[in-house]
Amino acid sequence: MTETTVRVRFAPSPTGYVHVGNARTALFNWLFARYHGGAFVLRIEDTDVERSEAQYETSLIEDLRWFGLDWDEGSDKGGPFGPYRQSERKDIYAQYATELIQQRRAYYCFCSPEQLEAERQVALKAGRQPRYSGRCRALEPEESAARVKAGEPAAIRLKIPEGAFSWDDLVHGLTSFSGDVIGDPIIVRSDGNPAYNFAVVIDDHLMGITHVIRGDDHISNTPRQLAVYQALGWPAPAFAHLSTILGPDRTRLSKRHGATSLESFREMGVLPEALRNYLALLGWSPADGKTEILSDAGLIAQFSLDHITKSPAVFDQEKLNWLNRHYMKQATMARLAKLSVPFLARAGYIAEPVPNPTLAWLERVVDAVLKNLDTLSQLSEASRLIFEYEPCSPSHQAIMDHLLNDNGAREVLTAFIPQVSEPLTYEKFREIAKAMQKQTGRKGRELFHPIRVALTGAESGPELEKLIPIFEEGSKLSLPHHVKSCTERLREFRECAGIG
RNA sequence: GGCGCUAUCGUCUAGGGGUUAGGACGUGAGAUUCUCAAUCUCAAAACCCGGGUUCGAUUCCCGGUAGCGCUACCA
Repeated sequence: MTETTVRVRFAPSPTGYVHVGNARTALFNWLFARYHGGAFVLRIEDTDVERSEAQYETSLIEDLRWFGLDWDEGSDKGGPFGPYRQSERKDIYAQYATELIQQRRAYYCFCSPEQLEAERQVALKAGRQPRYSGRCRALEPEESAARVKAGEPAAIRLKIPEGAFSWDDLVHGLTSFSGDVIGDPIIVRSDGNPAYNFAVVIDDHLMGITHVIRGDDHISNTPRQLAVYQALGWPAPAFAHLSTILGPDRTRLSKRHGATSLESFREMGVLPEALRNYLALLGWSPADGKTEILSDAGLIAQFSLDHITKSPAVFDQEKLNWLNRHYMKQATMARLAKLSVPFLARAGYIAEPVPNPTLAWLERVVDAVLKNLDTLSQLSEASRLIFEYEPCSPSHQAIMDHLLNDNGAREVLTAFIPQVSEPLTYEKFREIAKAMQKQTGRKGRELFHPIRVALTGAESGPELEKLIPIFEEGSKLSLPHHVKSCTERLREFRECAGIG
């Protein structure tokens, strides 16, 4: 059996926003290509002049790179089947359109958009199928040619033949449409730009695409494209249509559902590998039906179109968070510290550029608070008690009252505070704590809780073992928001608590 | 309206003519820890409805319902 090399493509239009649904489509194409050792092509579908902007292509590519995908051919790196930007392929489309006109498989249409829209409305109102009447189909080709030559604006329509269009969808199985529900579609607009259903077929064919993996909103377009393949005498590729991603309200996931673009997930501090893993699981499952944590290598090794679900899936931020927590724990602290910079800078805690000693200290900060984070965007909140300590402020009144009403706690602190001197190490702290235990007879929670409150101003937080060195080292750094050392903290505490 | 696609715990899913319908997120309980979290253990939680086919349907077929998509000189 000779198997032609698999070639797939991701073909976004550059709108400056990569929706997770598209990201998943790209991911599935990429996984499929890598599994088969085939090629993954990035093609830019920018035939809609009104919606496309060149700068969007740059950010699109950046987003895709951030997401962790790479491609073998594309608008940015070229390849043997270029150009990979539809706006640069107009001559090619025009050539095939002319060919179809000559073969009488397509014809010029002089109907104005206004006229067509009016007819559409009439049909809709009458409860009829709003499809093109085929009026210009009956025109004599010579007459049409003359009118075009005379400068009359004309679109080009494909003649849809009688019969049904069907294909064996790799996800949905046999799918078929009756030809008579499709009006003759426009393949070239009157402004000379190709229509999507025409350009996509020519590009896929010329670029040797073997498998078209795309969103299921294209299912209804497929018969039209099949008609183009037929008219051109080309074999159609295999099609695989992926289900839609929905929001919690079960409508198509869109911007009003919150974060839905790759950029927004990056800004949220979601790790790309977490998003990849999550999106792979949305509509696809591994052969054992159980594994959830999958590396890229694991994903590639197992990826198969056989295990794709047909039904739409609701995007679940909670599960993404779970995966993100997992991957943050896997990540090196050095990487996380670097990623954390913009979040802490935004809170005013640190300033960019960050000197190396600060970066090293940030690794400890991230390490301390990591277990409390879903995403990096929660970092500033989680590390607030490191950067902000104001025991005398009104916001701490309740905590202080609660603490000071406890005589045992007062006893611990009265003994503890004088013992602390600069610099405090965790080892020294343990020694003091041990002595406190002997002296007061308090241990465990009763001993550590008051100390925690005095030192951090909060009743809960990361382990003191991690916080103490962070306070001490942080106090020596020159940060825009000074980090108070343990002794500084206790001095302030004493002032408003009257203890020690 | 027409055409198409879809339907298993709240969510993502596995499975498939006879199963205690499996896993994961989330939720609840317990264990552990100086607290929160993390971690571990346990628990609750599902086959849309109605017909058929069959000894037997959650699984196959048909219908209904619901959701979504397409019905453009958008992609």
